[in-house]
Amino acid sequence: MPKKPSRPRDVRRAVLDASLRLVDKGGVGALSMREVARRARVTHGAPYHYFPDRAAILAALAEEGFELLAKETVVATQEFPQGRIERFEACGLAYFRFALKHPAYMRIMFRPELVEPMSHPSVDAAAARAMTLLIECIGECQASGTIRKGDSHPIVVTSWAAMHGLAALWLDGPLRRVGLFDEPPEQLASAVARTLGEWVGRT
Amino acid sequence: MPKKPSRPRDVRRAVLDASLRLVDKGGVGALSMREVARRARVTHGAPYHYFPDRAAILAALAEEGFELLAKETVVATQEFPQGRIERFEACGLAYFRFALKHPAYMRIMFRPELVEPMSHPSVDAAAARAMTLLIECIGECQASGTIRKGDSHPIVVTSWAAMHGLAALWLDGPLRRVGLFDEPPEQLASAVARTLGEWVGRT
DNA sequence: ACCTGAACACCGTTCAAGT
DNA sequence: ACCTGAACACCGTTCAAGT
Repeated sequence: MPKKPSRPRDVRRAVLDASLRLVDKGGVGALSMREVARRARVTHGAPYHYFPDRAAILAALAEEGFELLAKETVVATQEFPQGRIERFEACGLAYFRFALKHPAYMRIMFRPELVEPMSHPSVDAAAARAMTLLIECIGECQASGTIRKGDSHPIVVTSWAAMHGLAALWLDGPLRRVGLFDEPPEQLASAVARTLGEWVGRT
Repeated sequence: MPKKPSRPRDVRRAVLDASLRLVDKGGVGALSMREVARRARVTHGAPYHYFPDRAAILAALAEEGFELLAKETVVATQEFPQGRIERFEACGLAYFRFALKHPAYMRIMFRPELVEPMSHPSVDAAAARAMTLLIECIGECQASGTIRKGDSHPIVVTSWAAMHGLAALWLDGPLRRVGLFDEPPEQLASAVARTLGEWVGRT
C-alpha cells in the first residue's frame, strides 16, 4: 500500500486499478464507490470527477477487458498459419485462458445490467472487434477447405458459445462442484477446444 | 398489488416471489432486503425470520431454479425415445428455453458470489440432479450407437458449455449487440442445438 | 480544473421489546 | 413463534465551498 499517488496524481487510473482489485476479490458487488475512493486515497466525491457514476467505471473496465482479450487472442493465434484448424482451436483456448487470467475483467465484460444502461457504444465496439478474430479465423478455415463451406453463422455461434460457456461455468463454479471435473482447468479447456476442432473440421 | 397476504400469511413465499420479481426487473442488484419486505407487506426485519441473510434468499431461489430446470428438461425430452439424437438436441433446447422463460432464476442459479459462501450443499445437489439428465441422455446415445462410444466426458462438457454459453450470451446481451443475430432467439437456439447434434452424432 | 466535506436518501443486519 | 421499530454502520450521489 503506497502513499498518496505521487504528484501527477493519476486518480483516474488509481480508481480503475482499485476497482479491478475489488472485483477480483469479492465480485462485482464488492466494488463500492467509497471503498474505491479510499484505496485511491481520495475522498469519496473525487471519483465523480472522472466517472459520472458507478456504472461508468464498470463500462470503462469492460472496454479495457475486450481490448485485452483481442490483444491476447492475436498473440495466441499468430503462431498458427491462417486456415489451419489449430488456429481455430488456439482462438478458443485464448478465450478461456483470458477468463482464467483475468476473472475480474471477465465478470465485468458480460454484465450488462451494469454496462448497458444507455449501452455505452464504445464497449460494444470493443466487443465486436474481439469477436471479429474468431469470425475471420473460421472464414479462413472455410476458404482453405479445413472447415466445410457454407453458412458460417451456426459454426461461429456454437463455438463462441461453447468457449464462453466453459469460461462462465468455470468462473461461476458449477463445473467445479458437479463432479465432472478432476483435471486442472487448462486440460479441461484444451479438451473442449480439441473436441470442437474435431467436430468442426471435416474429415 | 393485493392487501396484506391474508391470514396464514405465507411470508416466506411472499418474500421469495417478491425477490424473483425484483431480479426479473432489475437484475440481482435490484434485490434489496428492505424492498422485498415492503412488497411482502412486512417490516424490514421480518424476512430475517425465514432467511438468515440476503444470500440465503438467493440460495433458496437457486435451488428452486435447478429443480424447475430438471422438471422442464424431463418434460421436453420425454417425447423422444432414449438413444435418439433428437433427445439430445431437445435436452439442449430445454436448457436454453429455460433461460428465456425464467431469466431471473437463471441469473441467480449461476452466481456463486451470492450462492456459494459456505456453498449451500442443497443447491449443489439440485444442480447435479439437473445435469444428470444430460449425462444420461448422452450415455443412452452411446449405448444405441448414435454417438461414438468412448469417454463421454468431453462430449458432456462441450455440449453443456455450448448451451450454457448461448444462454449466457443471450441474457447478458453481447449476442444481441454484435450483429451476428437477426433471427429470434428460438431459431438461434435450435440452430445451435442441431449443429451440436450433427457434430456429436457420427453418421 | 480538481478536490473536499457535509448532506440526503438509501441499504443490510441486529436486537430489545411487544403479541 | 412471529413480528415491530429503533439503532448502527455502511452505501451512491449531489453540491456548495475551497484551492
